[in-house]
Amino acid sequence: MAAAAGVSITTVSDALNGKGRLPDETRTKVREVAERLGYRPSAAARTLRTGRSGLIGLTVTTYGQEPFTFTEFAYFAEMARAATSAALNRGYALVVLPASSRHDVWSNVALDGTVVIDPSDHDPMVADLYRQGLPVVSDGKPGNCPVTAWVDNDHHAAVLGILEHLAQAGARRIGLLTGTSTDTYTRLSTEAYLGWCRSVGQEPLYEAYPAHDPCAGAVAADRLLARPDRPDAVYGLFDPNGTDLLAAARRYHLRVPDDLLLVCCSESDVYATTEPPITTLSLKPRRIGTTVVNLLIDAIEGIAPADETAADQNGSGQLMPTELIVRRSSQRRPPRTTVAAPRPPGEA
Amino acid sequence: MAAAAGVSITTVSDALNGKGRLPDETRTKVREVAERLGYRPSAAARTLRTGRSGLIGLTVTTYGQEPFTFTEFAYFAEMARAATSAALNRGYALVVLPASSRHDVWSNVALDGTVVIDPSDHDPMVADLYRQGLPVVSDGKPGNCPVTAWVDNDHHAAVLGILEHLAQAGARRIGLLTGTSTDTYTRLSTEAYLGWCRSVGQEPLYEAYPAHDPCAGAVAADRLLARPDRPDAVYGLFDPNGTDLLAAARRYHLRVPDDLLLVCCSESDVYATTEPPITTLSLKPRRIGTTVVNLLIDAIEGIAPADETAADQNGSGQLMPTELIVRRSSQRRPPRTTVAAPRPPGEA
DNA sequence: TGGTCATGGAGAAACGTATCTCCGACGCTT
DNA sequence: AAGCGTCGGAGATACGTTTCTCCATGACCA
Repeated sequence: MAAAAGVSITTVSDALNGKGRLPDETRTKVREVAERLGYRPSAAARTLRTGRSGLIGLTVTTYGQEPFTFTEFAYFAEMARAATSAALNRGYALVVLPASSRHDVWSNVALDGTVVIDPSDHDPMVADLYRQGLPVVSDGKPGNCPVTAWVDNDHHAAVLGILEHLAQAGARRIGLLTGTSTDTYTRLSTEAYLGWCRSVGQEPLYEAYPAHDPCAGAVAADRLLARPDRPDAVYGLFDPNGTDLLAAARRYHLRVPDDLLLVCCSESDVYATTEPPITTLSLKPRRIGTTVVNLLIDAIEGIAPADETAADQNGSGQLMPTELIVRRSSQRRPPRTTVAAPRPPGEA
Repeated sequence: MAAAAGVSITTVSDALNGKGRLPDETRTKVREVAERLGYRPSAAARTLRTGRSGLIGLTVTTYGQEPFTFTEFAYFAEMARAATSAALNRGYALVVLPASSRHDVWSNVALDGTVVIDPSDHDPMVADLYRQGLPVVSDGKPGNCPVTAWVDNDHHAAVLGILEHLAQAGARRIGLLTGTSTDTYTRLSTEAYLGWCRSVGQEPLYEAYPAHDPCAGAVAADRLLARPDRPDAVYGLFDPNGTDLLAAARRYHLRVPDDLLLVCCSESDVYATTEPPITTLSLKPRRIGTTVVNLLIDAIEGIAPADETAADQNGSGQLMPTELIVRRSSQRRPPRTTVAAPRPPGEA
């Protein structure tokens, strides 16, 4: 390439990168030759030289061989899409990597930083990454592992909001469908529920199950409604809980919302068309994905976070709001449906 | 690292990669020191030296700033997930890149090959990649651009199958909701429909709209049912067509399936719970994603495809079956629903 | 005793870029 | 005429691997 243009390697590099002191004449000539030859600078060499690959990792704890979990598929898909976009907007590309099997693929990819979704307490992978000096930003407040920064929903406020909403709709005994794992989401949500129960003097009514097992969810939903002290309203922490609870309610001849109020946390729009439509809590994964990636890239590029003078032990955190999408399943007085009244079929 | 272990660089490389002739003793010693130091070989340097990055790109033509289209979101999400898994299973990582803006991110990433979803005719990006000697495998039979290999559904057979299915359910005038773009999927499907119309002597009844515009779809669905020669069955090529057609049918007081049979192509499971549930054609994106990635990696690693001696102009192609998920919307005699008959509520 | 061979490991080149240093040439000032 | 500043660009080095070549050491055999 340098030879073809009749100049030195230095000149080529300077011309293409807009550096050095070169007359525009030389610059354009070099670029023209490069174009003609279809020359592309080697990304690998640049990475080796500069120490920057322009690649960031996205990883999530998994419970199988799939690179992401099923229970949160809609959440993850939206979040990953937003993260990919945000990265591209700033000139980075995003690689999805499995949290397990650290040594296979991870060593083969040069990463400038990593986004970790839902790290577990004392996550060994996060610690490992952090030890290597790589910026790590987590989606979900980290339990006990050091991260550069983190973003999370305000789960406490979200759960309290839902419980208030259900109470106002007439619920007297609100139940919870929760998980057995120790991630932040499950933990904070459950704690908020228990705290609320204490404050209003209701005895807790909940069932916990391993969230990664789709069948266990259906069983737990059934168990919750089969209790002698059956709740008259239920909040389900995981996406499939809505349909599971609806099916269980049908088995016990509970009308929703008349006999049972229902809310679940989900990003899926199927709940807009179920019978009845189910109120859902959206964690706004798009905003989370965008924020997380931007924080990560700020850290990579050495832009100090402006909001805090000194990061605390777990880096600086940021709480994002959630959104409650109220539908019929959580309203005792359903709003008049907008479906048109049946009229006689008109021909053509 | 080499100094810390008291051996040469060569020995370190050999020990870690399992090459060269070294006694197990030396090997384990080097590995132990590496472990203690937290040493990781530089992926950038390895890539530079070997010419392999272990990275493959996944790109899809977009109609906005988002890295993937909305109309096919469920398809894309599933396909991308399968592709990511398949890549990881073979030690590769997958990077999602936008089809537009060739020069920003693309130059910064060292790719071993690329998967292209739905390349357009004479796709300049595909041609560019191919010119650089990078293997390119496309999802969707390429129109006129050179690719290493391609995978596609048998759209012809799929459409014919649906039309037969509808005809057997009693349809006399089958309409089509199609797109205006020139991608293979739209083109082949429409051609199959027109051919079928000719063969059975039905006049074609279709509306075409720009598939990337979600509103245009609803309008086109309405237009199709507003025609004087209104069809008594419709097949919609794109995911949102099902709900759009259902809404339009409601406006014209057409009962589904009694007055109007409905089928659409979709990967979304919302159509299992609509009223009535809608028959869908699944393109089996998971299998496509897996196959595409495996073909690409075969090409990267120089594994010749076994099925064909010499690749034709557009590389070797492979047709994958689709799956018709029959639901109430396309059956005049609906099967008895499997919902359990109501039983009296049993207490606890 | 000299030659051959296997073993264990070191040396050095090359991958392609970015960047620091330096050099020649030219114009200008004193 | 000598010195100085600027412009345009070349040289050289380092980034950290992989891999090819080659060397030293013994052991074994004729």
